[in-house]
Amino acid sequence: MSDTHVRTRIAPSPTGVPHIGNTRTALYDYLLAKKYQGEFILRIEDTDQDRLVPEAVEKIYRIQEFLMMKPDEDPIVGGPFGPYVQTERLNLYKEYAEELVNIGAAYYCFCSEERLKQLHEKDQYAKYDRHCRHLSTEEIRQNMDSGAPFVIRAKLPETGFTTWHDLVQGKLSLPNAECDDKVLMKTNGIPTYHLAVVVDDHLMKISHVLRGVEWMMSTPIHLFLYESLGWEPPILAHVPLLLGPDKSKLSKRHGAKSVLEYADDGYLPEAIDNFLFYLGFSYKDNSDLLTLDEMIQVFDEKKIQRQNAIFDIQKLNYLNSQWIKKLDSEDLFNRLKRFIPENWLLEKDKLLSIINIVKERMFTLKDFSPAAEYFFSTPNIEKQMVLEQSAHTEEETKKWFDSAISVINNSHEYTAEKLHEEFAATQKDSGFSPKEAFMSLRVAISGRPVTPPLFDCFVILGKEETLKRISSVFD
RNA sequence: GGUCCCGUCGUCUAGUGGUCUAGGACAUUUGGUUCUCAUCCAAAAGAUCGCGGGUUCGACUCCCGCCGGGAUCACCA
Repeated sequence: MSDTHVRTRIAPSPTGVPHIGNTRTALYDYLLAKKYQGEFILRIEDTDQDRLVPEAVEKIYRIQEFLMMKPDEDPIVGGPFGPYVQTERLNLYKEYAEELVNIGAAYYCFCSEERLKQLHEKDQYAKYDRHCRHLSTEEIRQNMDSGAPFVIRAKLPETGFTTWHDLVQGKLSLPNAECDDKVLMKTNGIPTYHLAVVVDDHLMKISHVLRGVEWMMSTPIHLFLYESLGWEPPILAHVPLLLGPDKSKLSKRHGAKSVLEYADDGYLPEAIDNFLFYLGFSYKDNSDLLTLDEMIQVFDEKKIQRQNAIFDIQKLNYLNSQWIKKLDSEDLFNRLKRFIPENWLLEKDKLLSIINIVKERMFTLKDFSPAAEYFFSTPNIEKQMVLEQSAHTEEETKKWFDSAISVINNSHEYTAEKLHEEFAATQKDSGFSPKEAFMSLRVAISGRPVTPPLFDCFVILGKEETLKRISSVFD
């Protein structure tokens, strides 16, 4: 394998936005190419013009960009084997389809949709009955002359087995009799997937085809085409599926999201890449934070799992929280921009300090805003809540607050460390336990019982604002 | 239904005949640190290795059967 130049591709069809399962396959394609200093290619398979979704192509690009897995060749950047959009390669497919007919590996079929439908009504699992497989040249000519619409079908062997070594699945052997004489070229002159992939993968010099297991059963068709055309087939690897929590195939039904939606939910591309990597692959204890480059180093296509993996959001959450902690505050600041109110951005220094103390409490980027709110707007503080925390009478609590105010006023150095020291001393003589003393103040400045360490909050709020909030409780 | 793939803690997995009374991670629970939460540290609980037969001195590891799950059977990809 080391002597063949590695080129992998993803070939999404723009009939929808690829969901996270498809994206994992893309990750493995990317890693495989990069591991061998090869190219990673993106080809748009838009041969199904009826189901085309206009927005899909744009989103496919955005997913790859977001995950930092930009293709080396694609419709936008181009490349030596373009075009990279199948509907722009129609003449190519036509040429090979005709060649296949000429060499007897494919045939014209004039069966009406009506007839095919009847076949299926009789038996939902019926294969094409090969009605047109043995049409005489005369019959074909007649049909052609009458202008009858036709398709081109593959003339698959009716007996024997197709065997190949699958990089993930191992040795695979499928009976040819199970295969249908699949349509290669549709009536509208557009090829089906089966013809288009084979032609494109060959012309684009794809060395490894890594794709979902849903393609496994139709691989004999593809291999038959390679052989008929006298082409060397690529190395095949069928990677397992991603399952929903109920162990059924991940689909829109269980809210299978696209990567773009996870991005909107505040997940980091690093975390998503990392998560996808561990779903079906194992490295150390499956919890190391790995960059894409590190993944390339440790990735081994032969160790891809064969069993389906269940999508577990808790693992994603863990990885995301770890990545958030790992990023420096400036970096986090930039990523947080789209998740916070615009006016917060005006106070960048303040925001950076808040990020510093809030980041270890976040699972997603979305968690920041609610946790930082009270630094930017005066919270609504109920006296009752403060008293609940202080566990003392209003009078006693007010007295404690007064001494807190004087500690702050008399403090020469308004830092968290210094404040902590001074407050600890004052608290000892106050008759309040540390918890009562600090919790009551916490509620007083934030309106909530859970915040980062009190004195860090004091410092970020600033002396003036802190005093204002504390004294306003008993006004 | 035919064909093919898969089957180790809830989840991701390690494990290729004896080192496995099955290891790690996430999640869960508990304890420690602490002004709360989180972090961090420590610990606990959690898997009759899908089931049943073989082969073998010995099987999670090999073979067979069964069961369960999945994929596929379009002029969709």
